[in-house]
Amino acid sequence: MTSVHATLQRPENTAPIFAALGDPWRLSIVERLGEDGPLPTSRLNGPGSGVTRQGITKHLRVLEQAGLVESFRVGRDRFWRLRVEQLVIARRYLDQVSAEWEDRLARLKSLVEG
Amino acid sequence: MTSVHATLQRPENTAPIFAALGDPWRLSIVERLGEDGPLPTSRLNGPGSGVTRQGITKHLRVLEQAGLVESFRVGRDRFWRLRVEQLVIARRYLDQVSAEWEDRLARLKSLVEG
DNA sequence: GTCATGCGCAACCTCCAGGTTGCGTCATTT
DNA sequence: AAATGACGCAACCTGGAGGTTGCGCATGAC
Repeated sequence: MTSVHATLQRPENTAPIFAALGDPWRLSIVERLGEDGPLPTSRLNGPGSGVTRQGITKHLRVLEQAGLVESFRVGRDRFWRLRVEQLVIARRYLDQVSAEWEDRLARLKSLVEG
Repeated sequence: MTSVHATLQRPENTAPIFAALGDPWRLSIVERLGEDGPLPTSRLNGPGSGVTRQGITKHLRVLEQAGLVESFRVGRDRFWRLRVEQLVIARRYLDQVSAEWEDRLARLKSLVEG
């Protein structure tokens, strides 16, 4: 058991994160939160976004459920902040799957080439 | 425009990849394909999986649509192989969002600390 | 005090993702 | 040539995701 392959998360735990990232709007929310730091719900919706405030709120809840964002209230605003830890977990998962496959490819190749 | 932030993909293009990874079964398929190389549909389903062959097939189509797997036929078997390139795109995207946020955090901090 | 803003909650609607069954086809085995 | 195994295609069913509207409640602005 090498250190590289040791801590591969189980799909059941990781899938929800990807699922949450799997919607264009949610992903763009994550992106905006990454660029412009904590933002209130109102500034994440705005006209031209094409979705209602409640629509955005629902998406935010999904992201929150997946642990990708967290919120705090200031006055009548609810601010949303990115939780990078979860992003890192997802990233690491992809890293490991890629690594396994690269390893396997190398092994297969050396098997063929003798 | 630094090299780190230059090539952030648009959410509309990246979201489908995450969406495809967002189902536990599909994710476990990706995982298995990473470990055990190209596999025929039949070996991806098997009893105890709890899903029909057609169920698996549908999932494979979704993954294929997202560019995450590709297939080739050998006799009556259809083999499926992982396409790491797409995994890398997803990984890179997460990298960049994380990086932006870390940057922003640092900037905010230095702003506060003067 | 009054008005406007930003949210939270709940009901509702619609559509498609995820799963199934059934049947036909082609390749393999014996 | 008969039987079996792996697929592809199509129809079908169902729950929940994604979106809306409507209303009530604080908080902040004037």
